[in-house]
Amino acid sequence: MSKDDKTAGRQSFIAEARREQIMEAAIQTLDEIGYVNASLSQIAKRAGISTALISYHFADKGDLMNQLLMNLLERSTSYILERVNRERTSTGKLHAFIVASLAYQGAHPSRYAALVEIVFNARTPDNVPYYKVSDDDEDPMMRVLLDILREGQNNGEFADFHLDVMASMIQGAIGEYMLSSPVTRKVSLETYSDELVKMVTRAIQK
Amino acid sequence: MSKDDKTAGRQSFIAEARREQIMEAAIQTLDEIGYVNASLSQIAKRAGISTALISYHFADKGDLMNQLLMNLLERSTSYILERVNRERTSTGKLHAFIVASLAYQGAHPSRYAALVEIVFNARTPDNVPYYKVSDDDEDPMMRVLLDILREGQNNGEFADFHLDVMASMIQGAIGEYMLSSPVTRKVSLETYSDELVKMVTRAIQK
DNA sequence: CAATTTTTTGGTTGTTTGATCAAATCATAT
DNA sequence: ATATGATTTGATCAAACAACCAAAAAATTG
Repeated sequence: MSKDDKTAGRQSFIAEARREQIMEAAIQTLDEIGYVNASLSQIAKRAGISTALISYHFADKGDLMNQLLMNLLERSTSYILERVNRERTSTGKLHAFIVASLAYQGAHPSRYAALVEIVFNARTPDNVPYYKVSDDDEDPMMRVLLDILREGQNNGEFADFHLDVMASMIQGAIGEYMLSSPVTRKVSLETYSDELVKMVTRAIQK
Repeated sequence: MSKDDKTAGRQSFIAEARREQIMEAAIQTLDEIGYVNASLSQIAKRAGISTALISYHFADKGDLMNQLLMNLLERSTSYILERVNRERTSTGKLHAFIVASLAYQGAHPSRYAALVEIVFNARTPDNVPYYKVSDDDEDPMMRVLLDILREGQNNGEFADFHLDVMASMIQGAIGEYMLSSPVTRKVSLETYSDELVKMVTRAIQK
């Protein structure tokens, strides 16, 4: 109501809606034809708007991809974190992490496809690919996982394995499922999720 | 000596040399500026030749990338398979598989970077990304790994875990190391290799 | 309802792309 | 040395690209 409300959210209502529509169309485009072919006109076509409108709402193509990447990371991170934080034991948290990660990816395959396309294609101005950049800050999932594992070792729930290697193995196993279609075809998400939890449970046991 | 020898190898000597030079330049280009920016002129520049010469030796850009991908897969596969086949026990083969995979990747980071760039960007004519295509035929590493694990279970060396999930976990852990720079920075290849072998040894134990 | 700001479009810009061509060079064999 | 075929180049092509702009349209304000 107050005068400030107009610009309080830093964005007008309609501008924010348009930005989200464009990002949604970008997800669809990346999923369908990949980063290389995902031109502004292809995204605009899927959104039913002109290409210039994308340029109006985003500085350039890289800006659009960056914002979309952040958006995708935030949504998946908050979903997973919410489930993890419901648990009290380290074992419970670890199980929740694995199950939630796989469940979210499985529920939104096109979002995951878009995420992969961006991470493996976008580069910093000095040509460093995103998948090589990640500070701990940029890869919040790995940080969460490491915290769970460390906590479990400190409170005596877990055995004395190598933290980083165990974390990579778990993250790798999660990522591998969505990326590799032979596995996806052979094993259902539920089976994979259950079996991975079993396996990890065994691996962390004292 | 015979008349046939000229064309017996399917390729003239000089043509084969040129093709390898172009593929080597393509590796360097993919590593430096990524698939998106790897135009024919960028590859030609690094090879010190004209772009038309690439078109002369390869049908089109996709052909070049396909042949390079096969070349990269063959080289890494034969290296790893050779080490695996030296071993007689399933445990020995599994260890050799892990150590050789990491060692080869670590010894040829630019080749691995090029492989990743192609796999995550190249698409079939009907826009299916390569990393989703792979039949068992197209992913020989996964087939080898599964065979080792199955054999180990059949001859009683390994416990009774889920084959596909265990294989994904191992493959994921191997792939994760080269892809994630935080881990690469924190843990040396030797340490990672040793710890992963330990961890997997524990996971497959009866 | 008139003035003003935000939003949207169509059209234009200059660049870069992959591919093709005829012509030039090179190697080889006769 | 010359004829033949393989190799290489520079020039050129249309197509696609991201970015830009002036003007139209829509929404918001006074």
